[in-house]
Amino acid sequence: MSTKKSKAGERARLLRRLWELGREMSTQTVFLHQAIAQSAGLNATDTKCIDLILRCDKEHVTAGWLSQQSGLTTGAITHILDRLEKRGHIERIRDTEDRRRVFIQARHESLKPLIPKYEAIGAAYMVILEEFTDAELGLICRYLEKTSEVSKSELAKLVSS
Amino acid sequence: MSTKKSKAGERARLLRRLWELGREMSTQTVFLHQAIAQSAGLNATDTKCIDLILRCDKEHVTAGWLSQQSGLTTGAITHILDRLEKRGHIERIRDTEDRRRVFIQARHESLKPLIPKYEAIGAAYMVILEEFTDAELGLICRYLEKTSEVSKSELAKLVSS
DNA sequence: TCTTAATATTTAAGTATCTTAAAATTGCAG
DNA sequence: CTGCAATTTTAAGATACTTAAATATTAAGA
Repeated sequence: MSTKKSKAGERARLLRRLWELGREMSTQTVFLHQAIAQSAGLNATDTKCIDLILRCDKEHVTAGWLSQQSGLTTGAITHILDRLEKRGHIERIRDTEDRRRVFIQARHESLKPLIPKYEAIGAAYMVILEEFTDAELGLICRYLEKTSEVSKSELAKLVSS
Repeated sequence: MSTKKSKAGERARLLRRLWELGREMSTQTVFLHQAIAQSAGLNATDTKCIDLILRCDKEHVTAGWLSQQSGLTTGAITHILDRLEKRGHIERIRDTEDRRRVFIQARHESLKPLIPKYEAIGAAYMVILEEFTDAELGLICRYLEKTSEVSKSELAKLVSS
């Protein structure tokens, strides 16, 4: 099935290459996103927390949820939210039903100036995709979805331990 | 060519989805690798500098080269190298030909204890690949190679500006 | 109802990490 | 051999994160 029409050695070579590429990608991602954030006057942690807030499909984001998702301590999250609130990027809203909790809301107007930076970088990645067929893009989607799942669960493991 | 056998709307949907996934992946990568590094008693920057040193195909890694590749200042690199040297992970070796320069060498024996942590995480990603054919893996390689190129050049742009 | 335990977030203090700017050392060109 | 350029380190200061304790609120049991 997965090895049809090819030698076992070829598959081993592919797997090694993908291991290498995964390593390379993670390193470049870490450094690149540090640099992007800095060029926007923030740091990687802050921008990625903003991303978590924006992409969250839940009704409301809480500080505790951010802590779990990011793997950072709740103390760190409080500082991050302080910084983001001071700049007007987010708002803290006390939950009226459970007054211990704080809901975080992104202030989209305040985040607008950051968008061009990310659009520019994102566009560079989109150019790559032009050379792939729809079927191939679908495959890449599938690969990334799986990868994302693994990342999520591996982080969850580390956080809980 | 790239749209054969499919509607334009389908392609647009795929591209949007890939945009979303790229965003998601970068965020998860940043947080996950921070957590992995911490679980190994280091930080993301240090571990990723180690990776740069290990993966470098050049004859010799220098502090300046690390600064360029990482987007960090030379001052930061000095501190990082201090930390890594203190733990025995690397060695500084003065270039005898140009005594301003310092070559960095990984001390593999000292890094060995870190390997299992990364192998465990890496193995989780490798499981994903089982369900793809060789041809599909080749495609994913191609995608990652291109993506890696873009990451590299985008970081280089930011560093130089 | 009162008390106690649990949950969610913040605060405080300490550590570490990074940046900027200047210094130290070495190389190179005129 | 003089002065400028290149490479790394140092020093000082700002930022960012962790741990542990504190605060505020909810929930549950007697």
